[in-house]
Amino acid sequence: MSNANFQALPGFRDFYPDEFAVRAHIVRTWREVARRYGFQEYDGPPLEPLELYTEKSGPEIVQQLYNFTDRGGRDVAMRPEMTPTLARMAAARAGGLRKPIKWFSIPQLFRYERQQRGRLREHFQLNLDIVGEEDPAADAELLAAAIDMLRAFGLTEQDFVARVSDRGLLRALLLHAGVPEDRLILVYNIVDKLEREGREGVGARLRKEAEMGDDAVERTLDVFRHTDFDAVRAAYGDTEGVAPEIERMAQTFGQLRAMGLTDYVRFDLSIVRGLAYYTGIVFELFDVRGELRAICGGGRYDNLLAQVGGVQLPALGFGMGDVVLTELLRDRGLLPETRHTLDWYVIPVTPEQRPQVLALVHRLRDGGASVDYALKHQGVGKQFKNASALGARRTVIIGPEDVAEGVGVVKDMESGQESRVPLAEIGRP
RNA sequence: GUGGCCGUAGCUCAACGGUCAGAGCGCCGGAUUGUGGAUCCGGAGACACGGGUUCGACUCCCGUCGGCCACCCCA
Repeated sequence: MSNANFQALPGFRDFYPDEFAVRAHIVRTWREVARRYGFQEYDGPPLEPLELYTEKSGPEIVQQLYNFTDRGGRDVAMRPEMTPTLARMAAARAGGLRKPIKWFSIPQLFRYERQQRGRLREHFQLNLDIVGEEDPAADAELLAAAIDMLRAFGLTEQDFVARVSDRGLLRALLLHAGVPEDRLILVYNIVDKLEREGREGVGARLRKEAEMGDDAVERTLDVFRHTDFDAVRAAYGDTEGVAPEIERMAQTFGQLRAMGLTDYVRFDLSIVRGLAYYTGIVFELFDVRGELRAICGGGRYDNLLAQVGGVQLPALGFGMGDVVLTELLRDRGLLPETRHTLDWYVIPVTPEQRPQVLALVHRLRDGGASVDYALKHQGVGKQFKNASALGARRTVIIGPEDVAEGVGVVKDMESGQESRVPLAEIGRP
């Protein structure tokens, strides 16, 4: 506080032990669910060639890159997302990897943007991807994994919902509505704002920015009038070009129903997502109260491996950041108590017993126990206070008489029970 | 990058244009040289930084930095 020059950079976090414990809990839970789903962990470089992002991800990401030119004259960027790295890695060894490839990673990602609640310049993000499977079963599997990630923290359908759309279906519907093919991306980005700007605002922008006629604008807005999948199916199920996309989504939803996850899923065509490379299903997980930013987002990107690595492999995945998730868990009281504990705390009565204390401490540690003791000599009362504060389950007191007899006084800190135990037997079952 | 609000100990808060800026929790020490959680006593610790107005600024003004919110955008 006295020296303002040495704060963490804006948007970057210090993790003090209590905060690190929260992060560790989140990462541990992510790994556990990934394991249940049979995914393997990988990682890549935190610094990548700038070009890996400039072409593939769209302007949204490129505007906010942490990038610079290195001493070798290379344009580089700290990774803002993991998917291009994954695409490169998977493509490079595509021939030798058993499909489907089910991988996950927990990279630290960076973005240069003004920080706000839930949005920093750095975060840890679970990335979970399936490469090499185009069947809608993979879509359902991925979405189920995203949902179960949150369920594993104790969140329920009362807390969050997955809003699901599909770029392929949306594309077919928009083409049918009269949107020119070369303006699809533009229209995606405009209708993405439906919730915020309303039908009027979006309609005006479609006319102005996408230069669409009144008729096409009306038909485009009509697409989003349907709020549930069955209604869309009823309206467009027989439309040429649209029907196969609807059939595909129906399969995905059917499988989610079989998994018992229907309550967590809501069809919502207005979910578009900014990234340019999505080609099929796209989804975002939101807190039900709508107080926070998206907790998780992902989708299918069947052309990215071809673009990045020259290998035509379908793929899909999602990202889930630690920042919004931590806020949500804190709001719902789902962060666990993070209390430090020790198996043993060993107490010399006078400095003369330190050799015996050190020998015992080290032997217990060798056996795998967590053990601590006072690094400088303190009164016994003081040492007990510390043992208590550090969460020691048991203490061993060693005084002059004890050394003479080769014993220590083992005390159970919870019950207060004490017993004299030969030093060589302390810690033995 | 633009705009608005905000900035007092590690944390949560208080005070005032005029003695030495207070409290609780936490931290350190002691009561306690063979026994913890409790209690009591003591201690360290802050006006974000810089400048201006004023006899006097934590208070008013400006700038910088930082935080929150909105825009932008979204992991």
